[in-house]
Amino acid sequence: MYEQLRKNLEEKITITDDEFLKVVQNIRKTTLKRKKDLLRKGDHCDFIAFVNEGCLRSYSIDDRDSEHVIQIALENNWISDLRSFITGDKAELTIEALENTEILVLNKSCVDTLLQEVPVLEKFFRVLYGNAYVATVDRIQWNISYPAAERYELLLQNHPEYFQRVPLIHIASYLGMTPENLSRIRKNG
Amino acid sequence: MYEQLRKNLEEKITITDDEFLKVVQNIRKTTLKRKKDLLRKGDHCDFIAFVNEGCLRSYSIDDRDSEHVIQIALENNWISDLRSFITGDKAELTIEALENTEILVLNKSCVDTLLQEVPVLEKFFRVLYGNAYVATVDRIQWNISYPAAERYELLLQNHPEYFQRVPLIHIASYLGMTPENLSRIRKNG
DNA sequence: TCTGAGCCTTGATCTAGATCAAGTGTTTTT
DNA sequence: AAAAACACTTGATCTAGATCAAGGCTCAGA
Repeated sequence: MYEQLRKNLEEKITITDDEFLKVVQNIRKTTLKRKKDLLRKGDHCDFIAFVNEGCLRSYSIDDRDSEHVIQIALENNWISDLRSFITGDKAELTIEALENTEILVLNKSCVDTLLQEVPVLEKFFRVLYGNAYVATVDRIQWNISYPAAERYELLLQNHPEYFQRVPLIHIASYLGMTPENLSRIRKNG
Repeated sequence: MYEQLRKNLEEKITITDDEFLKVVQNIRKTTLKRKKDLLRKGDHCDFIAFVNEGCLRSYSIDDRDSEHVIQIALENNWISDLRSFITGDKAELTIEALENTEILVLNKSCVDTLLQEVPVLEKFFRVLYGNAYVATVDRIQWNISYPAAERYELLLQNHPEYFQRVPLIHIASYLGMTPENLSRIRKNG
């Protein structure tokens, strides 16, 4: 049940059984049906969620009502509107399940408690934030540095699993292009 | 001399005279002539720098040798290749002075020492990282959500001071467009 | 005080990718 | 099992912004 979470934590920190138990006690397991929202734009995002099984996407909606996929999260990944979680501002993002999904939800208030009880989690969060920052910078870099076809190739190499599970329409959005363009790139490439 | 730094710290944390003295003891003041580099792509970025006076830009260089301005830092701001600083990887960015500039440099090893001696700085760094993350996410958001002319208007509102001090060629790059396009937008707007 | 490099503008042309439109196949829902 | 909604493709057209080219201005350095 919680082995996957433990493995995920242990990729970043060393944690004892006792400490892990405290984490588990502060976590809430939830399931979400396909197409249901975990978070809606305008809510306050007071959690981060670990994907046990299934798949979600987060996306923003611009002035012209068009969606932009920000993150795709398969199992063993964390998803949140980290901006809202950090600043306490209203969420800019909506998070939607793309499959029937099981997640472990860690609330902000629980995080605060946990940081007192299990100080080693400070490092975990620092690393989590650091990774989020680096991922975001990388994305800016390759968005400005590569044309559409190369961005597609890079994603195909780094995340072939997306193409098995996620509709191309969302992958296109994640890559910052229209579905039509992605379709043509795939045909020609 | 160090009042500006102290003010900057106190925007985020509360710090005693003693603690601030320790910070100052771990800092190195440096000056940089216009057009000189503070960091070059390929170096390891083992510092963050506070701008006392002057102006710098950080930029990346892509496969086609074209530059992309990532950050513009006037006085009272921090600049670094935070990615390299966090991960220890080689710097992707080059940091160049746009004017004769005075900076206060905080080395990674000094940061480690300081975090032991002045624990309240943990919060300062968490906030610094958090802000960097949020700024980066914002930039992705408005790059994908707004056309060139609106991005220009937003920057003009939020940072009119850039237009007084920074060549338009660099502002255009920061906005993700060519100088020609920026010139035309300014003419028509 | 001169000079050359860098900065800014304007015009002409080109192109990657968007948009619009339609048709087909495939899941989901009823 | 039928209907509806969704996903994907292909073609035709359009456009924001890039690229190429050239001229004038300004300001730092000799």
